[in-house]
Amino acid sequence: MSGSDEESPAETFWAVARRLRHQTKRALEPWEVSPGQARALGVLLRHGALRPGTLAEHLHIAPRSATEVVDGLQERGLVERRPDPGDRRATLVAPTAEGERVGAAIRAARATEAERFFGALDPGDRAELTRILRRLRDE
Amino acid sequence: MSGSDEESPAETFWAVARRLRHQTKRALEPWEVSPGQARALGVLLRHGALRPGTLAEHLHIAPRSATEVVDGLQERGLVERRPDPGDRRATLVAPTAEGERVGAAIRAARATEAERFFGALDPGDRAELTRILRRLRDE
DNA sequence: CCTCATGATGAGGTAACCTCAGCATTACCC
DNA sequence: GGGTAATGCTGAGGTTACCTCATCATGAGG
Repeated sequence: MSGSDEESPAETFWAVARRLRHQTKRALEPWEVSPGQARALGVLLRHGALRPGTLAEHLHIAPRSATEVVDGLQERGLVERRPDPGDRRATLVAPTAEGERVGAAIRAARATEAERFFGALDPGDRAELTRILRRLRDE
Repeated sequence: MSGSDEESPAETFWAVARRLRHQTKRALEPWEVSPGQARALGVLLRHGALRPGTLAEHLHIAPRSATEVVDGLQERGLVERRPDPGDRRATLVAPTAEGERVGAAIRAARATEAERFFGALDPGDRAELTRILRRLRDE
């Protein structure tokens, strides 16, 4: 039983998404961070300290939801909140040393997993895929 | 502000997924069915009446969750439950006439939307994409 | 027939989002 | 420079789409 309900290109796309999502989740398990938290940590590592609201923009979620993601990361000691020196209403969220360490490890693990996942393709197909996906994204 | 946090092919993939998901959701709005319900209805149209448990397998969700999806569809009058003649423990879930009608309309709308979405690609790229995605899916 | 497996579902939980209201602070305008 | 509006964060509470576990009816095998 089970198997391959397929019809449109979209169906195939979603089947791949499913596989990729599960693999990513598994890759994250050693650190006990959710995919959303990992994404947020990645943004913080790339941009440095950010306000929750700005972080929300980067993650395409509501500002209130960023508060929750930050709560989770803070509980695990991966980020800290400190007052924004330029605006006393605001808070800056910055990775801790541990956050930097874990974030880097996660980035490496994700790269490895993505390599494994997309490694099923020969380099030509892989470049094709990236090119075509970029076009769909930027359409 | 805002914009394009990109790094790996996976990131690009997810950005496309995001766009496609939103578009699909919008395409479904006229019928007030959730994406999950639409998927279930599609399976039922393709396979005919199924037990909730079997439906769950097709959708890759827990059997208990299929019950809920069926509840939702039944409330909207799109499917009905009837006893399985071969096993009195079991229930068969079948599309109603309305379900058939709506399911067909949804399928058509999705095809149109997918056409619009993937139509940004020329036919060659499109075939390439399908071929490569199939490979990733079946890996 | 007695035990164990199976099918559906009630009860209750979780994760990741959301909106809305409230509080503090800042910015604007006359 | 004082009143009003906008901004930034977060508490409260809701939604959605899943999940597990327990229960109850039925079925199947010894």
